[in-house]
Amino acid sequence: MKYKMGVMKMERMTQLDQQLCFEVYKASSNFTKMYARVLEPFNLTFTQYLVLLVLWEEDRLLTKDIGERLGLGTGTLNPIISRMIAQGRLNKEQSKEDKRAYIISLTEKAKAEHEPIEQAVAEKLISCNFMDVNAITLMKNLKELNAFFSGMDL
Amino acid sequence: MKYKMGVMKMERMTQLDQQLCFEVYKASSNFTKMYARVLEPFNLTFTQYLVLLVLWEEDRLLTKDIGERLGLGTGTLNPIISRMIAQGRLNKEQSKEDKRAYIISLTEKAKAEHEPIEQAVAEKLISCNFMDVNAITLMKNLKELNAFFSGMDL
DNA sequence: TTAAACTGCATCGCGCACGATGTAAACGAA
DNA sequence: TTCGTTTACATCGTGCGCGATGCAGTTTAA
Repeated sequence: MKYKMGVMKMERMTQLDQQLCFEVYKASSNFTKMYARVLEPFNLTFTQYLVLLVLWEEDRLLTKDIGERLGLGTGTLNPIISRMIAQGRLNKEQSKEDKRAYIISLTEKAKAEHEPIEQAVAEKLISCNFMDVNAITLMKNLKELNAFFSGMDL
Repeated sequence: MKYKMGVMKMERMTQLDQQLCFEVYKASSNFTKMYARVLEPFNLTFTQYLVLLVLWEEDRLLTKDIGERLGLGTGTLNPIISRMIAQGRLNKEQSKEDKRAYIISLTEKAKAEHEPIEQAVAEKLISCNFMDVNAITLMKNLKELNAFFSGMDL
């Protein structure tokens, strides 16, 4: 089901996109809030949790790599990493191959937190029947949307 | 298509929700960036644009009403409104019925901007073939998700 | 080889976004 | 009426999120 311009009136499209951008905006804020509550006992923000997700998947990444995977620039990521180092969750060492680059790695503390944190998140989702929403279809459509965005350089 | 706990393994669910929250996060950031570029010539941020959308729909609202419609608290909304007053886009007057409340209204400048701004947004969407994404289904699912969020008080 | 372009990171300033706290006004029950 | 509670805003501190700028290290091309 694709819509070509000319088939849909501009007015109708404008209304749709307004609603869509607003629903996405609210969904994101809702997710952030829900995760914030779950993560608060661990002294973690949502974005810090995203950094951990990336590193739990693959440890010892360059700052640049983390930024690419999360879609964050250095101006955002650097303060986050600094705080997480201060929390004793991350290590930072200069790369020998490229002295400009820094390797970010998990501390033992952060590795040990992996299971408890995932457990807490999962319990939260179960407790509020999160899967009553049609998560599969939603995610499929969101991926399509994000693929679209990544394909435009404007 | 609903999923009951027990049907889906916890591990699988945790993975799904991780991906989902991340896709929503990226979609929101992508929208914000796209709108930021379109709105920049008007000296408007995305959130300020959302405030205008609400007031174009219904002028002369209380701060509280705008906050409810956007899901924003006073700590977020107040600075935004202040900036928009400084920009000459909004007026603020004390309500006579309730001296605690303030009525926010559009200036003539902000009213006059309605058409040009919508035009700019629409042109952008057309120019990048935005409607190639399955926007209708996506929005339907997002509304379902947001309704779910609004129904839980945790 | 050396100058120019590029890359990875640090820093800054602005604008949200949110919870916490404070204040004045309105309201409700005793 | 009066006092406690609730409500509408204001203010503050923290943490993103982003573009812009600066710099050191790397790569490239002449």
